[in-house]
Amino acid sequence: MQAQSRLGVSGGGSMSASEDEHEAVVRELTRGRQLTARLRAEALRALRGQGQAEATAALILQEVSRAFTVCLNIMGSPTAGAPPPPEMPGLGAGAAAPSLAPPRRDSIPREQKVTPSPHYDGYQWRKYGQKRITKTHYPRCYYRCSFHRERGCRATKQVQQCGGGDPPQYLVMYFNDHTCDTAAWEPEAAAASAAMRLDMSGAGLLDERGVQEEHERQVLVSSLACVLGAQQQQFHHQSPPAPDAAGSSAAAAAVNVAHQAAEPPQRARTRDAPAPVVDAAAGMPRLDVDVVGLDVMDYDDVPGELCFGDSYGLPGGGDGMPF
DNA sequence: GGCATTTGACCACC
DNA sequence: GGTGGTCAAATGCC
Repeated sequence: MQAQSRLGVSGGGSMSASEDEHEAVVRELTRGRQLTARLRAEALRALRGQGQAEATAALILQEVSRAFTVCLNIMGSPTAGAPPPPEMPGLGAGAAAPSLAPPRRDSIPREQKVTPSPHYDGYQWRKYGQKRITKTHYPRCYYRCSFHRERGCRATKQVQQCGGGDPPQYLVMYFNDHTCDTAAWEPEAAAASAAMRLDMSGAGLLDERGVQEEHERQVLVSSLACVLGAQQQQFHHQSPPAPDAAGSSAAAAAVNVAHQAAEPPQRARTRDAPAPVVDAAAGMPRLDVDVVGLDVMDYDDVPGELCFGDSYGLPGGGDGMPF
């Protein structure tokens, strides 16, 4: 029961593939709307009293939420008009999972998502196995961080195609945290970092859920920062900003926070994990990457618009990253 | 030759 | 015993 609700699997295995995909899409849309609501709350709290930035964030996020609701209506979801469901405990960016077997005790993903570009997440992975999973159409691929040996990084991920659509959707599940994610990595630093995390957990400062909530909060802030950053860029193109413009400073601050929170470490380019695209003109990374479940796309061609649609196979997106 | 991927085997969990 | 996760030898690519 717990496994079914946690992984979003219907009982009995009698559901057809198309129904399963439909359910997965509805679930993703519902979660998108739910995350948007949370992002809106965070944004309004962070930008309280900051005039134009606050109004802009509220307007954009309201439109995003409305778009999710419209899509849910189109999909015929019974929950389209209902408020978002409460968050599943112990799960990050939730998504449908095609696996029908109950999960093992030690196989609880710290995060999972559905994306058409499962490899482009800013980290460098090395495949170490592939397995056919019973009652599923597609095999599951197992990846671990390329720095597993070199730095003892325990991060792993599993990728499984969960829909044969165009583009195909992949369920990506992440396990363990990266301990290699410092630009100038040193074993002592990693050990100290791990020790500090243990310390904080032991002292009750950051329990597991607290860490996750903080992580999700950073994701929300980074998404907001990307939106505001794009808005700010567009604003700059149209008219030079006033030096004391509250919106500009708020956006800049948010962008700074986001870059600290969301920017992946610099790594060597590989086939699986290309280096982050950098907009030379702006001197800032162009985030084609869906950062932990929220897709924020390249705004250059559609300034001021949100491009959440791509990861969900909706019109208006396209990251051009073939699998 | 070095590195990443593939794939069958092994092992642990349920 | 069935299933899923990992290991490690074999293979392929650059």
